[in-house]
Amino acid sequence: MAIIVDKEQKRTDIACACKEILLEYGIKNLTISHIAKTAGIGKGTVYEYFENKEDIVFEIITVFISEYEQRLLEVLKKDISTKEKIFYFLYIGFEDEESKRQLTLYREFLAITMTSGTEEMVAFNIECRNKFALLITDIFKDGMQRGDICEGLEHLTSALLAFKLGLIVETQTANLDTQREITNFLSLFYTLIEKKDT
Amino acid sequence: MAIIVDKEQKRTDIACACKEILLEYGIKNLTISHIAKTAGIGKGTVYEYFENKEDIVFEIITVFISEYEQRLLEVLKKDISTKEKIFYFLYIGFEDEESKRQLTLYREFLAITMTSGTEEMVAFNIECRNKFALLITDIFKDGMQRGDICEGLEHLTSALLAFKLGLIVETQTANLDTQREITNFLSLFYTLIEKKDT
DNA sequence: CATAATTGACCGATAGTCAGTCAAAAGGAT
DNA sequence: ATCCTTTTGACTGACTATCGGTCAATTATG
Repeated sequence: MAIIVDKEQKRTDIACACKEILLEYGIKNLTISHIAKTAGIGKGTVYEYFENKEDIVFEIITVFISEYEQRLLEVLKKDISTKEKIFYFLYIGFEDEESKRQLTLYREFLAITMTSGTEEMVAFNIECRNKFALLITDIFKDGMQRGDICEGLEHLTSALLAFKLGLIVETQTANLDTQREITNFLSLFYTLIEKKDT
Repeated sequence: MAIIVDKEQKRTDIACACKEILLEYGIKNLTISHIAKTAGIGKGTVYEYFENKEDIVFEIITVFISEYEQRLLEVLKKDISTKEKIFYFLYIGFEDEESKRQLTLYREFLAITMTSGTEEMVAFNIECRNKFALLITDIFKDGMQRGDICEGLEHLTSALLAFKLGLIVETQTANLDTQREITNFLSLFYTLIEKKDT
Protein backbone atom coordinates (compact mmCIF):
# COMPACT_ATOMS: atom_id res chain seq x y z
CA MET A 1 0.00 0.00 0.00
CA ALA A 2 1.10 3.52 -0.63
CA ILE A 3 1.62 6.12 2.04
CA ILE A 4 -1.37 6.98 4.18
CA VAL A 5 -1.37 10.44 5.66
CA ASP A 6 -3.16 11.29 8.84
CA LYS A 7 -5.92 13.34 7.25
CA GLU A 8 -7.00 14.93 10.48
CA GLN A 9 -3.45 15.92 11.36
CA LYS A 10 -2.66 17.31 7.92
CA ARG A 11 -5.91 19.27 8.01
CA THR A 12 -4.73 20.89 11.20
CA ASP A 13 -1.24 21.44 9.81
CA ILE A 14 -2.49 23.19 6.71
CA ALA A 15 -4.79 25.42 8.75
CA CYS A 16 -2.00 26.25 11.18
CA ALA A 17 0.39 27.03 8.34
CA CYS A 18 -2.13 29.65 7.20
CA LYS A 19 -2.80 30.99 10.68
CA GLU A 20 -0.87 34.21 10.15
CA ILE A 21 -2.41 35.17 6.82
CA LEU A 22 -5.84 34.19 8.11
CA LEU A 23 -5.43 36.51 11.06
CA GLU A 24 -4.06 39.27 8.87
CA TYR A 25 -6.48 39.18 5.95
CA GLY A 26 -9.45 37.10 7.02
CA ILE A 27 -10.87 34.38 4.82
CA LYS A 28 -12.83 36.78 2.64
CA ASN A 29 -9.71 38.52 1.39
CA LEU A 30 -7.75 35.35 0.75
CA THR A 31 -7.81 33.26 -2.39
CA ILE A 32 -7.48 29.50 -2.40
CA SER A 33 -4.31 29.91 -4.47
CA HIS A 34 -2.80 32.14 -1.82
CA ILE A 35 -3.73 29.67 0.89
CA ALA A 36 -2.33 26.72 -1.05
CA LYS A 37 0.92 28.53 -1.77
CA THR A 38 1.30 29.55 1.87
CA ALA A 39 0.75 25.98 3.02
CA GLY A 40 3.19 24.80 0.37
CA ILE A 41 0.69 22.56 -1.40
CA GLY A 42 -1.24 22.55 -4.65
CA LYS A 43 -4.60 24.14 -5.01
CA GLY A 44 -6.34 20.81 -5.55
CA THR A 45 -4.80 19.36 -2.41
CA VAL A 46 -6.63 21.90 -0.31
CA TYR A 47 -9.86 20.22 -1.32
CA GLU A 48 -8.57 16.84 -0.16
CA TYR A 49 -8.69 18.16 3.37
CA PHE A 50 -11.36 20.85 3.33
CA GLU A 51 -14.88 20.95 2.04
CA ASN A 52 -14.52 24.52 0.87
CA LYS A 53 -12.72 27.75 1.62
CA GLU A 54 -14.70 28.48 4.76
CA ASP A 55 -13.95 25.07 6.18
CA ILE A 56 -10.37 26.20 6.76
CA VAL A 57 -11.60 28.79 9.23
CA PHE A 58 -13.51 26.06 11.03
CA GLU A 59 -10.33 24.07 11.53
CA ILE A 60 -8.26 26.95 12.86
CA ILE A 61 -11.08 28.00 15.19
CA THR A 62 -11.09 24.48 16.57
CA VAL A 63 -7.45 25.00 17.50
CA PHE A 64 -8.08 28.48 18.91
CA ILE A 65 -10.99 27.36 21.07
CA SER A 66 -8.96 24.55 22.51
CA GLU A 67 -6.16 26.98 23.42
CA TYR A 68 -8.74 29.37 24.80
CA GLU A 69 -10.21 26.65 26.98
CA GLN A 70 -6.77 25.81 28.35
CA ARG A 71 -6.11 29.44 29.24
CA LEU A 72 -9.47 29.69 30.94
CA LEU A 73 -8.91 26.50 32.96
CA GLU A 74 -5.50 27.82 33.98
CA VAL A 75 -6.98 31.03 35.34
CA LEU A 76 -9.98 29.41 37.02
CA LYS A 77 -7.93 26.96 39.00
CA LYS A 78 -6.16 29.84 40.71
CA ASP A 79 -7.30 30.73 44.20
CA ILE A 80 -9.31 33.82 43.42
CA SER A 81 -12.70 35.15 44.51
CA THR A 82 -15.95 34.09 42.89
CA LYS A 83 -16.39 37.58 41.53
CA GLU A 84 -12.97 37.52 39.95
CA LYS A 85 -13.68 34.12 38.42
CA ILE A 86 -16.82 35.40 36.77
CA PHE A 87 -14.90 38.43 35.59
CA TYR A 88 -12.19 36.38 33.98
CA PHE A 89 -14.71 34.03 32.47
CA LEU A 90 -16.21 37.02 30.70
CA TYR A 91 -13.02 38.91 30.02
CA ILE A 92 -10.66 36.25 28.70
CA GLY A 93 -10.62 36.56 24.95
CA PHE A 94 -10.63 40.33 25.09
CA GLU A 95 -7.58 40.82 27.25
CA ASP A 96 -4.63 41.19 24.87
CA GLU A 97 -3.99 42.07 21.27
CA GLU A 98 -3.36 38.49 20.20
CA SER A 99 -6.69 37.40 21.66
CA LYS A 100 -8.43 40.25 19.91
CA ARG A 101 -6.94 39.19 16.57
CA GLN A 102 -8.20 35.69 17.16
CA LEU A 103 -11.62 37.07 18.03
CA THR A 104 -11.81 38.70 14.64
CA LEU A 105 -11.41 35.32 13.00
CA TYR A 106 -13.88 33.82 15.44
CA ARG A 107 -16.37 36.42 14.30
CA GLU A 108 -15.80 35.30 10.73
CA PHE A 109 -16.50 31.78 11.89
CA LEU A 110 -19.71 32.93 13.55
CA ALA A 111 -20.68 34.72 10.38
CA ILE A 112 -20.09 31.54 8.39
CA THR A 113 -22.05 29.41 10.84
CA MET A 114 -24.90 31.90 10.78
CA THR A 115 -25.15 32.12 7.02
CA SER A 116 -24.00 28.73 5.77
CA GLY A 117 -23.27 26.60 8.79
CA THR A 118 -22.92 22.86 8.37
CA GLU A 119 -24.17 20.20 10.78
CA GLU A 120 -20.60 19.75 11.97
CA MET A 121 -20.21 23.42 12.79
CA VAL A 122 -23.44 23.51 14.76
CA ALA A 123 -22.44 20.31 16.57
CA PHE A 124 -19.09 21.86 17.39
CA ASN A 125 -20.73 25.02 18.70
CA ILE A 126 -23.06 23.02 20.90
CA GLU A 127 -20.17 20.99 22.24
CA CYS A 128 -18.19 24.15 23.05
CA ARG A 129 -21.21 25.72 24.63
CA ASN A 130 -21.69 22.71 26.88
CA LYS A 131 -18.04 22.72 27.85
CA PHE A 132 -18.05 26.36 28.83
CA ALA A 133 -21.44 26.01 30.49
CA LEU A 134 -19.89 23.39 32.72
CA LEU A 135 -17.09 25.75 33.67
CA ILE A 136 -19.39 28.56 34.66
CA THR A 137 -21.67 26.18 36.51
CA ASP A 138 -18.64 25.06 38.49
CA ILE A 139 -17.81 28.66 39.33
CA PHE A 140 -21.35 29.18 40.61
CA LYS A 141 -21.43 25.93 42.56
CA ASP A 142 -18.10 26.68 44.12
CA GLY A 143 -19.25 30.17 45.02
CA MET A 144 -22.40 28.80 46.62
CA GLN A 145 -20.44 26.28 48.66
CA ARG A 146 -18.14 29.01 49.85
CA GLY A 147 -21.23 30.97 50.78
CA ASP A 148 -20.34 33.87 48.49
CA ILE A 149 -23.44 33.85 46.34
CA CYS A 150 -27.10 32.83 46.44
CA GLU A 151 -28.43 29.37 45.71
CA GLY A 152 -29.94 28.39 42.38
CA LEU A 153 -27.68 30.47 40.17
CA GLU A 154 -26.71 27.51 37.97
CA HIS A 155 -29.73 28.44 35.92
CA LEU A 156 -28.05 31.67 34.86
CA THR A 157 -25.22 29.80 33.17
CA SER A 158 -26.84 29.84 29.78
CA ALA A 159 -27.59 33.54 30.01
CA LEU A 160 -23.99 34.40 30.82
CA LEU A 161 -22.86 32.51 27.74
CA ALA A 162 -25.32 34.37 25.55
CA PHE A 163 -24.23 37.65 27.16
CA LYS A 164 -20.60 36.98 26.36
CA LEU A 165 -21.41 36.02 22.78
CA GLY A 166 -23.44 39.19 22.43
CA LEU A 167 -20.44 41.19 23.63
CA ILE A 168 -18.21 39.50 21.09
CA VAL A 169 -20.56 40.50 18.33
CA GLU A 170 -21.37 44.01 19.52
CA THR A 171 -17.75 44.88 20.16
CA GLN A 172 -17.36 44.73 16.42
CA THR A 173 -20.77 45.74 15.12
CA ALA A 174 -21.42 48.62 17.51
CA ASN A 175 -17.93 49.64 18.59
CA LEU A 176 -18.55 48.58 22.18
CA ASP A 177 -15.92 49.08 24.87
CA THR A 178 -15.87 45.51 26.08
CA GLN A 179 -13.94 45.85 29.30
CA ARG A 180 -16.12 48.70 30.40
CA GLU A 181 -19.27 46.74 29.61
CA ILE A 182 -18.06 43.75 31.58
CA THR A 183 -17.01 45.69 34.68
CA ASN A 184 -20.21 47.74 34.55
CA PHE A 185 -22.32 44.66 34.32
CA LEU A 186 -20.43 42.72 36.93
CA SER A 187 -20.46 45.43 39.56
CA LEU A 188 -24.24 45.50 39.55
CA PHE A 189 -24.82 41.84 38.80
CA TYR A 190 -22.63 40.73 41.65
CA THR A 191 -24.49 42.81 44.21
CA LEU A 192 -27.65 41.05 43.03
CA ILE A 193 -26.32 37.54 43.39
CA GLU A 194 -24.19 38.12 46.46
CA LYS A 195 -25.34 36.38 49.60
CA LYS A 196 -26.76 39.11 51.81
CA ASP A 197 -26.78 37.60 55.33
CA THR A 198 -23.51 36.98 57.23
CA MET B 1 -32.05 69.76 -16.19
CA ALA B 2 -33.02 66.12 -16.52
CA ILE B 3 -35.32 64.17 -14.25
CA ILE B 4 -34.19 63.89 -10.66
CA VAL B 5 -35.21 60.83 -8.64
CA ASP B 6 -35.31 60.61 -4.89
CA LYS B 7 -32.27 58.37 -4.47
CA GLU B 8 -33.07 57.46 -0.89
CA GLN B 9 -36.62 56.55 -1.75
CA LYS B 10 -35.69 54.50 -4.76
CA ARG B 11 -33.07 52.69 -2.72
CA THR B 12 -35.81 51.66 -0.32
CA ASP B 13 -38.15 50.77 -3.16
CA ILE B 14 -35.64 48.48 -4.82
CA ALA B 15 -34.83 46.76 -1.53
CA CYS B 16 -38.50 46.31 -0.72
CA ALA B 17 -39.20 44.92 -4.17
CA CYS B 18 -36.64 42.23 -3.39
CA LYS B 19 -37.89 41.61 0.13
CA GLU B 20 -39.48 38.26 -0.67
CA ILE B 21 -36.58 36.74 -2.56
CA LEU B 22 -34.17 38.07 0.06
CA LEU B 23 -36.15 36.34 2.79
CA GLU B 24 -36.44 33.18 0.73
CA TYR B 25 -32.88 32.79 -0.54
CA GLY B 26 -30.69 35.14 1.48
CA ILE B 27 -28.19 37.44 -0.20
CA LYS B 28 -25.57 34.73 -0.59
CA ASN B 29 -27.75 32.69 -2.89
CA LEU B 30 -28.92 35.60 -5.00
CA THR B 31 -27.17 37.07 -8.01
CA ILE B 32 -27.21 40.73 -8.87
CA SER B 33 -28.93 39.80 -12.12
CA HIS B 34 -31.74 38.08 -10.24
CA ILE B 35 -32.11 41.04 -7.94
CA ALA B 36 -32.13 43.52 -10.80
CA LYS B 37 -34.70 41.49 -12.71
CA THR B 38 -36.93 41.21 -9.64
CA ALA B 39 -36.78 44.94 -9.06
CA GLY B 40 -37.46 45.51 -12.74
CA ILE B 41 -34.28 47.46 -13.38
CA GLY B 42 -30.99 46.93 -15.16
CA LYS B 43 -28.01 45.41 -13.50
CA GLY B 44 -26.01 48.60 -13.71
CA THR B 45 -28.78 50.57 -12.08
CA VAL B 46 -28.43 48.53 -8.92
CA TYR B 47 -25.02 50.07 -8.49
CA GLU B 48 -26.49 53.55 -8.79
CA TYR B 49 -28.23 52.98 -5.47
CA PHE B 50 -26.11 50.41 -3.68
CA GLU B 51 -22.42 50.14 -2.99
CA ASN B 52 -22.42 46.42 -3.52
CA LYS B 53 -24.58 43.35 -3.20
CA GLU B 54 -24.49 43.32 0.60
CA ASP B 55 -25.59 46.94 0.80
CA ILE B 56 -29.07 45.81 -0.29
CA VAL B 57 -29.41 43.80 2.91
CA PHE B 58 -28.50 46.90 4.89
CA GLU B 59 -31.36 48.82 3.36
CA ILE B 60 -34.01 46.17 3.98
CA ILE B 61 -32.81 45.68 7.54
CA THR B 62 -33.29 49.38 8.08
CA VAL B 63 -36.92 48.88 7.17
CA PHE B 64 -37.30 45.76 9.30
CA ILE B 65 -35.79 47.36 12.38
CA SER B 66 -38.11 50.30 12.09
CA GLU B 67 -41.13 47.95 11.90
CA TYR B 68 -39.74 45.95 14.79
CA GLU B 69 -39.42 49.08 16.89
CA GLN B 70 -43.03 49.98 16.20
CA ARG B 71 -44.22 46.56 17.27
CA LEU B 72 -42.18 46.78 20.44
CA LEU B 73 -43.49 50.23 21.30
CA GLU B 74 -47.01 48.98 20.72
CA VAL B 75 -46.58 46.12 23.18
CA LEU B 76 -44.75 48.15 25.81
CA LYS B 77 -47.39 50.82 26.05
CA LYS B 78 -49.93 48.20 27.14
CA ASP B 79 -50.71 48.00 30.82
CA ILE B 80 -48.75 44.88 31.69
CA SER B 81 -46.43 43.93 34.54
CA THR B 82 -42.77 44.83 34.61
CA LYS B 83 -41.86 41.19 34.28
CA GLU B 84 -44.03 40.81 31.22
CA LYS B 85 -42.50 43.91 29.69
CA ILE B 86 -39.03 42.50 30.09
CA PHE B 87 -40.25 39.22 28.69
CA TYR B 88 -41.68 40.83 25.58
CA PHE B 89 -38.63 42.98 25.13
CA LEU B 90 -36.60 39.81 24.93
CA TYR B 91 -39.12 37.70 23.09
CA ILE B 92 -40.37 39.94 20.33
CA GLY B 93 -38.56 38.97 17.17
CA PHE B 94 -38.81 35.30 17.95
CA GLU B 95 -42.55 35.06 18.34
CA ASP B 96 -43.92 34.12 14.94
CA GLU B 97 -42.72 32.60 11.68
CA GLU B 98 -42.57 35.90 9.85
CA SER B 99 -40.36 37.39 12.57
CA LYS B 100 -38.13 34.36 12.44
CA ARG B 101 -37.68 34.73 8.70
CA GLN B 102 -36.72 38.35 9.21
CA LEU B 103 -34.26 37.29 11.90
CA THR B 104 -32.49 35.08 9.40
CA LEU B 105 -31.86 38.07 7.20
CA TYR B 106 -30.84 40.11 10.22
CA ARG B 107 -28.25 37.45 10.98
CA GLU B 108 -26.92 37.87 7.48
CA PHE B 109 -26.70 41.58 8.16
CA LEU B 110 -24.82 40.90 11.40
CA ALA B 111 -22.49 38.58 9.50
CA ILE B 112 -21.84 41.31 6.96
CA THR B 113 -21.25 43.95 9.63
CA MET B 114 -18.88 41.63 11.45
CA THR B 115 -16.81 40.73 8.42
CA SER B 116 -17.00 43.75 6.16
CA GLY B 117 -18.98 46.37 7.98
CA THR B 118 -18.88 49.96 6.79
CA GLU B 119 -18.85 53.07 8.96
CA GLU B 120 -22.51 53.58 8.08
CA MET B 121 -23.47 50.13 9.27
CA VAL B 122 -21.68 50.55 12.57
CA ALA B 123 -23.27 53.96 13.02
CA PHE B 124 -26.67 52.44 12.31
CA ASN B 125 -26.08 49.66 14.83
CA ILE B 126 -25.05 52.12 17.49
CA GLU B 127 -28.11 54.24 16.83
CA CYS B 128 -30.41 51.20 17.09
CA ARG B 129 -28.67 50.06 20.22
CA ASN B 130 -29.23 53.45 21.84
CA LYS B 131 -32.86 53.46 20.85
CA PHE B 132 -33.54 50.06 22.35
CA ALA B 133 -31.42 50.85 25.38
CA LEU B 134 -33.74 53.75 26.03
CA LEU B 135 -36.76 51.48 25.86
CA ILE B 136 -35.40 49.00 28.36
CA THR B 137 -34.23 51.78 30.64
CA ASP B 138 -37.77 53.07 30.62
CA ILE B 139 -39.10 49.64 31.55
CA PHE B 140 -36.71 49.53 34.48
CA LYS B 141 -37.44 53.07 35.62
CA ASP B 142 -41.15 52.45 35.42
CA GLY B 143 -40.76 49.22 37.36
CA MET B 144 -38.78 50.99 40.06
CA GLN B 145 -41.38 53.73 40.36
CA ARG B 146 -44.10 51.13 40.71
CA GLY B 147 -41.98 49.52 43.40
CA ASP B 148 -41.76 46.24 41.51
CA ILE B 149 -38.00 46.03 41.23
CA CYS B 150 -34.85 47.21 42.98
CA GLU B 151 -33.15 50.54 42.41
CA GLY B 152 -30.15 50.99 40.17
CA LEU B 153 -31.11 48.47 37.53
CA GLU B 154 -30.71 50.94 34.65
CA HIS B 155 -27.11 49.81 34.58
CA LEU B 156 -28.19 46.37 33.40
CA THR B 157 -29.67 47.78 30.21
CA SER B 158 -26.59 47.21 28.17
CA ALA B 159 -26.24 43.64 29.40
CA LEU B 160 -29.80 42.77 28.42
CA LEU B 161 -29.14 44.02 24.93
CA ALA B 162 -26.02 41.92 24.63
CA PHE B 163 -27.93 38.96 26.03
CA LYS B 164 -30.62 39.28 23.42
CA LEU B 165 -28.10 39.61 20.63
CA GLY B 166 -26.32 36.54 21.92
CA LEU B 167 -29.61 34.65 21.78
CA ILE B 168 -30.20 35.75 18.22
CA VAL B 169 -26.83 34.38 17.23
CA GLU B 170 -26.89 31.18 19.27
CA THR B 171 -30.39 30.27 18.17
CA GLN B 172 -28.85 29.71 14.78
CA THR B 173 -25.30 28.66 15.57
CA ALA B 174 -26.06 26.29 18.44
CA ASN B 175 -29.67 25.30 17.80
CA LEU B 176 -30.88 27.02 20.94
CA ASP B 177 -34.53 26.89 21.99
CA THR B 178 -35.00 30.62 22.35
CA GLN B 179 -38.28 30.79 24.17
CA ARG B 180 -37.08 28.26 26.70
CA GLU B 181 -33.88 30.22 27.26
CA ILE B 182 -35.77 33.43 27.80
CA THR B 183 -38.31 32.03 30.24
CA ASN B 184 -35.60 30.13 32.08
CA PHE B 185 -33.50 33.23 32.39
CA LEU B 186 -36.33 35.52 33.31
CA SER B 187 -37.77 33.30 36.06
CA LEU B 188 -34.49 33.41 37.94
CA PHE B 189 -33.43 36.90 36.94
CA TYR B 190 -36.69 38.39 38.07
CA THR B 191 -36.47 36.90 41.54
CA LEU B 192 -33.06 38.56 41.79
CA ILE B 193 -34.22 42.02 40.82
CA GLU B 194 -37.62 41.89 42.48
CA LYS B 195 -38.11 44.19 45.40
CA LYS B 196 -38.11 41.94 48.46
CA ASP B 197 -39.76 44.02 51.20
CA THR B 198 -43.49 44.65 51.15
C1' DC C 1 2.67 -2.20 -9.99
C1' DA C 2 -1.18 -0.84 -7.36
C1' DT C 3 -2.82 2.65 -4.79
C1' DA C 4 -2.65 6.99 -2.35
C1' DA C 5 -1.57 11.65 -2.86
C1' DT C 6 -0.78 15.61 -5.37
C1' DT C 7 -1.21 18.95 -8.86
C1' DG C 8 -2.30 23.02 -11.72
C1' DA C 9 -4.65 23.86 -16.11
C1' DC C 10 -9.18 24.52 -16.85
C1' DC C 11 -14.17 25.77 -16.30
C1' DG C 12 -18.30 28.08 -15.00
C1' DA C 13 -20.27 31.51 -12.34
C1' DT C 14 -20.77 36.10 -11.16
C1' DA C 15 -19.73 40.77 -9.08
C1' DG C 16 -18.87 44.85 -10.69
C1' DT C 17 -17.68 48.32 -14.75
C1' DC C 18 -18.28 51.42 -18.43
C1' DA C 19 -19.35 53.23 -22.93
C1' DG C 20 -23.24 54.38 -24.79
C1' DT C 21 -28.59 55.25 -25.10
C1' DC C 22 -32.58 57.64 -23.90
C1' DA C 23 -35.93 60.82 -22.18
C1' DA C 24 -36.99 64.81 -19.76
C1' DA C 25 -36.02 69.50 -18.73
C1' DA C 26 -33.94 74.06 -19.71
C1' DG C 27 -32.96 77.67 -22.63
C1' DG C 28 -33.23 80.40 -26.55
C1' DA C 29 -34.99 82.07 -30.93
C1' DT C 30 -38.86 83.48 -33.30
C1' DA D 1 -46.52 79.85 -27.15
C1' DT D 2 -44.15 76.70 -30.03
C1' DC D 3 -40.30 74.53 -31.91
C1' DC D 4 -35.67 73.09 -31.79
C1' DT D 5 -31.17 72.45 -29.56
C1' DT D 6 -28.50 71.38 -25.72
C1' DT D 7 -27.67 69.52 -21.41
C1' DT D 8 -27.94 66.23 -17.94
C1' DG D 9 -28.79 62.45 -15.18
C1' DA D 10 -30.90 57.89 -15.17
C1' DC D 11 -30.50 53.71 -16.98
C1' DT D 12 -28.61 49.68 -19.40
C1' DG D 13 -26.50 45.10 -20.44
C1' DA D 14 -22.47 43.32 -22.85
C1' DC D 15 -18.12 42.65 -21.18
C1' DT D 16 -14.16 41.55 -18.11
C1' DA D 17 -11.45 40.09 -14.40
C1' DT D 18 -11.53 37.16 -10.66
C1' DC D 19 -11.81 33.12 -8.23
C1' DG D 20 -13.85 28.87 -6.15
C1' DG D 21 -13.89 24.43 -7.22
C1' DT D 22 -12.98 20.08 -10.46
C1' DC D 23 -10.55 16.43 -12.61
C1' DA D 24 -7.43 14.06 -15.72
C1' DA D 25 -2.84 13.39 -15.46
C1' DT D 26 1.26 12.76 -12.85
C1' DT D 27 4.19 11.54 -9.04
C1' DA D 28 5.47 9.13 -4.86
C1' DT D 29 5.49 5.13 -2.01
C1' DG D 30 5.81 0.54 -0.30
